Amino acid sequence: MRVSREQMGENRRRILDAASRLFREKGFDAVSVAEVMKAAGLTHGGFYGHFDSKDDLVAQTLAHVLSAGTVGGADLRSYLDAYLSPNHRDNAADGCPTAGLAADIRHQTAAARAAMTAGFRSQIDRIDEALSRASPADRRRAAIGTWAAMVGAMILARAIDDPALSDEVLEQTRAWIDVGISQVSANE
Amino acid sequence: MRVSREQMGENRRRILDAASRLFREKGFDAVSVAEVMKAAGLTHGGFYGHFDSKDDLVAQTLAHVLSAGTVGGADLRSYLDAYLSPNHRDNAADGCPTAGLAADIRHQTAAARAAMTAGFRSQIDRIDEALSRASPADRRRAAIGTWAAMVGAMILARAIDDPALSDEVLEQTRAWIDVGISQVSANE
DNA sequence: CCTTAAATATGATGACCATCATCTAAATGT
DNA sequence: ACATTTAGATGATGGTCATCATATTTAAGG
Repeated sequence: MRVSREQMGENRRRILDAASRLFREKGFDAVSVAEVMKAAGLTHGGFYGHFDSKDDLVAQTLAHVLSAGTVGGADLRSYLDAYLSPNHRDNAADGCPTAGLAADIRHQTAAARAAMTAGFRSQIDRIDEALSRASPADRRRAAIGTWAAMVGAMILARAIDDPALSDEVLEQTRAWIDVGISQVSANE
Repeated sequence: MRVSREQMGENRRRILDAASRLFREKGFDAVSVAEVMKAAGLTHGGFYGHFDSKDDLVAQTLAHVLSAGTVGGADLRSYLDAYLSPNHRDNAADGCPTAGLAADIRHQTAAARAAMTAGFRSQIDRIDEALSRASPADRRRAAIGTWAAMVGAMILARAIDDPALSDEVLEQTRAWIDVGISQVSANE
């Protein structure tokens, strides 16, 4: 059945949102096109009216989800608390796409890798801005190191099969990042 | 055709080694049982004489590859240099199994998660020992934070589609870790 | 209204994969 | 030598998936 032009645009957004959640939760390969379309409330055959292929969906979903900024204001500390939290660890579908999908990107198309690279750049810039009290060279080093530790800790915490140890990874990494940031921001 | 008992043990080791390399290179799902057996020089049908299922292979491969220690002596600095290097980034098949597979573990069986948890514990202990000059509480925090940053940086460097930026992630993370370790080890 | 083109539904196709039943032949113990 | 055991080879099966051709429905334009 035909559908209005706005309806089609909304259907497209619903597909991207559903794909974004499913990919973060289960990974790119483990999610079928039919599953995405069902979650969007459509049937699988109509998919190819919106996207060229599943690879195209992957790339467009990444661009869509990575364009949404995550570091709110300049309050890096509270962002860190929310990021390295058990709640974030246990809700990958709603969580950071980098933590959920970065490792998978290596096996995806060039367009997907390009989208991830762009998302990485803006994330580093956002953390860099939040470190306003440090010198420029320190800021970039701290921004990259901090982001690497955040993503790594979340991936490890999700892989570990012991709640206490997993919690400890989150807490200790947060404390470790605090030490580094405090040192870099000492010259206020 | 039948094969001697030692030959069978070696075949089993060859399967595990081949699986270990292939899994690190392409991820668990993207590697078929037939592909592993072919890489081991066998045909795919014989696989089920050695393992119960592909899930069993995944768990046993993880236990096999994670039991091999990686931090040589107490020389943490040179381990860091080798780990956060372009060469390691570009050779995932021979590289750290945690960097290559940790993100995938979330979607695997309980046995696989348990193997990864055990590997994580011993890796933290090894880094902890290499930080001999710091106080016990500082050591554990530094070991976990350092390992999270190392794994996160490698995953990000492999996801990024720009060689210069990818190199920078490795270099800046190494410098950032250096700062943290120097501070913790200052009380010598 | 009435036509037409667009958007989605339906179902088919061909490929690939994990798993398993069965077969073959070599190695071990007598 | 011979019987028995067993590692590995071969081929089948059932399920799943991406992709696409065709049918159906209805919004837009006149």
